[in-house]
Amino acid sequence: MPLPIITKDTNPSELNAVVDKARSASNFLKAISHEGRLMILCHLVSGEKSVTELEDLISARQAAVSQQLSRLRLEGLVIPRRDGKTIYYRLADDKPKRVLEVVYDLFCHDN
Amino acid sequence: MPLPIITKDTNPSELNAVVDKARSASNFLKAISHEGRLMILCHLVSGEKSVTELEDLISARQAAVSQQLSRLRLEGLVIPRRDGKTIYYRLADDKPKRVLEVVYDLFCHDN
DNA sequence: CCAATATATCACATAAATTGAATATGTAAG
DNA sequence: CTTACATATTCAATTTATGTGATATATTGG
Repeated sequence: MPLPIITKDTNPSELNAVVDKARSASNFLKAISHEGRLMILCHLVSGEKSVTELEDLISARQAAVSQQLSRLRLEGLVIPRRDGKTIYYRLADDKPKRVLEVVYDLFCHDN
Repeated sequence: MPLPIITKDTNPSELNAVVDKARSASNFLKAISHEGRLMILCHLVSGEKSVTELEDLISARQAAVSQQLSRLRLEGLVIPRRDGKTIYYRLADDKPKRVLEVVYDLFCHDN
């Protein structure tokens, strides 16, 4: 059952902890709720991709993709790796994957 | 593994289907990524609540809570039930719950 | 060093989301 | 019908997010 139950006599520090967690979760969800960023993350589930590859995969311009990756990077969701001129991105941990699995199950199953 | 792999020779109708699903998922995630709405949904997991109860639970004003509920209602995430003067809201299905469970696990476990 | 390629950043314009105050609606009680 | 209470809606102001074009940085090859 998600999140502790909050009542009138939940003490302040406990309440702050809950609000902080809600804010973190909210930021994370905002980061992945953008259509382009969501697609990028989905593509990264199957392995790292270069920026150019992602541009093609989601049919968006270089600057847009770079900014979307920038946001995901700042949010700690992806990690860049340079190899020569190209930069490859991969998922930083399984947080996005865990959520994407559920979302995929809810929105993409059959039909 | 989330989402079908898209390549240069994915046919147009298949591609549209994927983009549509991504848009749905994106809208859903946007709806739940707002801090106030996230808290509301969390509280509804444990059962239906009146608007006034929610106002107290998340310490927000009447108009704000009502607007947040309105958004969730339009997005199909919650369902209102009138009983006299008060209106009780409950989760429309287990979509939000499914996602919240993962988010709770990722952001609220221990510490 | 110079040109070419890959990526990042910036500044701006626009669009979308959010808030707050005021007002409206629906319901029960008298 | 009138009042009080619970909730919803509206509108303007503000904030935040996003895409675009131009420009900057880093790397490789010649």
